[in-house]
Amino acid sequence: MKLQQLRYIWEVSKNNLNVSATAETIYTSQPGISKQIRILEEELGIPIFARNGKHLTNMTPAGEKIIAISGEILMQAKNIKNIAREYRDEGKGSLSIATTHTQARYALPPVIKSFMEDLPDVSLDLQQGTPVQISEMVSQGKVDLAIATEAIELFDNLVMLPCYSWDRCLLVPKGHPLVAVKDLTLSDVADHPLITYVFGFTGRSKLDEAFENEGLKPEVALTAVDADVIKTYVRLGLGVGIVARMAYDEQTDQGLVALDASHLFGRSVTKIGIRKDTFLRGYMYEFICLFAPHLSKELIDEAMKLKQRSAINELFKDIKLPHIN
Amino acid sequence: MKLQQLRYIWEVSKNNLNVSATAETIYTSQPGISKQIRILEEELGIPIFARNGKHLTNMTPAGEKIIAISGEILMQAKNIKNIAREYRDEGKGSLSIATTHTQARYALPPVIKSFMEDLPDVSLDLQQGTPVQISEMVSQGKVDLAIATEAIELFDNLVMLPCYSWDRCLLVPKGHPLVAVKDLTLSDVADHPLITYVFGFTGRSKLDEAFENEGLKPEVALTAVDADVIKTYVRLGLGVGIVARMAYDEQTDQGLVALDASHLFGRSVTKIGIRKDTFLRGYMYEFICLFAPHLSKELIDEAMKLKQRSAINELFKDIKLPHIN
DNA sequence: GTTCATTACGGATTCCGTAAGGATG
DNA sequence: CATCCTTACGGAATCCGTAATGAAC
Repeated sequence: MKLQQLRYIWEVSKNNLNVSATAETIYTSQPGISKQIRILEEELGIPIFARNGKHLTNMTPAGEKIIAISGEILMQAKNIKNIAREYRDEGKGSLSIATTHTQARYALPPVIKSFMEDLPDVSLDLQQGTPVQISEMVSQGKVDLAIATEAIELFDNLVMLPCYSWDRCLLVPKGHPLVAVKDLTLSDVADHPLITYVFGFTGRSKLDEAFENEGLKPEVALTAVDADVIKTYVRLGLGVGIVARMAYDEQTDQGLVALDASHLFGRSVTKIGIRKDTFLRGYMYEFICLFAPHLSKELIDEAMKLKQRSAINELFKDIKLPHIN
Repeated sequence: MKLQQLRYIWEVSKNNLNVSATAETIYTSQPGISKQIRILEEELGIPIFARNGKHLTNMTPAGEKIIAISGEILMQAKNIKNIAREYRDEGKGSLSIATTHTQARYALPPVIKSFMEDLPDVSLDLQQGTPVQISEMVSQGKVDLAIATEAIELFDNLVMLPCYSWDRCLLVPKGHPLVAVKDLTLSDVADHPLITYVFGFTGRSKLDEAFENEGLKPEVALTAVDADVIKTYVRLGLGVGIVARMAYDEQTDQGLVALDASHLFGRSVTKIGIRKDTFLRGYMYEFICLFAPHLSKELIDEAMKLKQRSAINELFKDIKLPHIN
């Protein structure tokens, strides 16, 4: 049994059981992969993949388990390399972060700026995607950290570190009737067409919840993944925008008015997601602490050690999160 | 990075950093190991072992971490093989158990008898040792299961499954003055020299505790690892034996009298210890269930999943253990 | 007929053993 | 000087690429 072989079956399973495609993505030859898989199956004495003639159609039950374990082994092998790198050239390395547009555009810039000043030898790699995509990336070990408000909890090999809470605001063009309304209620809002994040995005769930609780079914005119896009359509008068408060900037968004909506929708909490079995490089702790200062190395280590979601929640229950406005 | 290399550094670390000795135990050449270790260190860019001239004197800090992870990887590789074997030839295989003399001699025989009848194609391998040795063996993956009353809790990569509780009895030769004593107390016992298990053995801790709680310091005339040895010396009149009740058999121990001591010392609980990251073959579940019928496959799986000792204790707190007399 | 996996084969590399060399205590 | 690790070297095995073959859709 070779690490290569485990890597091959793992990669093939992540590529829809298509060996040719796998060969391309990992820059090797297709027969090479086929061969090694066969050798491994030979050695173990069982098929890992079910074949229909020459096509791989499925994983065998044993194969599924074996591939799952292979994933863990590969992660640990990666950790060994990371440990070596950590001791070899402390402070150098790379940090890949998957996050949503809102975080990348509004929450992260100051953090990344000071991180790059503090640790000029760490190269940063910012990936963007939907919360589910992001969580999947970190769950599969393709990136080091996920930063998102939604979906991290769906993957149970991830540790979830709460970072900060935030509120929503309504965005309307200047002179919009809602500007004059005092003591805004949800039903006031529901009278207008809405423009907001697509489902499964940046706290969208809290929003749906709030309307549903009051039995309101507002018309959602348009959804987008991106606060800047939402603003554009609000400016065109197509509806009332609902975005994170931090996405509004008085300077740059001069045609728009932001109306506080913190009392209408529950607070959302943005979290960092990390695979439980990751070895964290020194600068990763630094990044996390820059982003969420209450997350000390000790606290993070403790959370990483706890394997159960409930225990992690317990750990954080007494910690006061920063609130961003 | 090769699995071989990880195995080599792991084995060397388990052999007092002696490469030559390691080579012997794993049936390969010493230069081969040296070479591969060097290649690995080269690849990682850091030394794993600290050397004084040509001798390995220590692990580097990075090396320690890397070796620890290697151990996990090797275990998982083993699990892959076990999964394959499980699917290839269900019901065949081998089961290695490390246990103490008391278990092997008195508790296990009926279990092993019916196990061998049920699963004739599984070969059994019974190792014997002190509780600490036993726990270490299973902790290092040298055996599948440990069965012991003591020491399993010292290794935190082990899951501990409570199996049954038992009491002690006093063994005295026929006609011994203690036979006539009604309502035996600890201080009655402490008046005589004692013969019992060596420290760290089969519930010895409960015994020490009990005397200490009453401020008694009995003379321990002789300690042994083995109830049969203890009986022999009791027969010679050298003292009062304190052994597990199950070690006394009216038929075979005719020269001896067993006096119930369950009210003098707390009950002890014998447990099975398993490495948390073990893949359990089907017949292993069967064995465990034969030994401790309340341990169903589901219950075992749940316990194996829980990573924290406290959560496991919680799981078993409401389960009534069988009591053996 | 296109896509996809297997088989065949050859060159480069790697692995692992024996034998000799050099450091340590 | 006995123990122990490293270096040197050669044969065997492995790995991986290209090219050809054949099955599936």
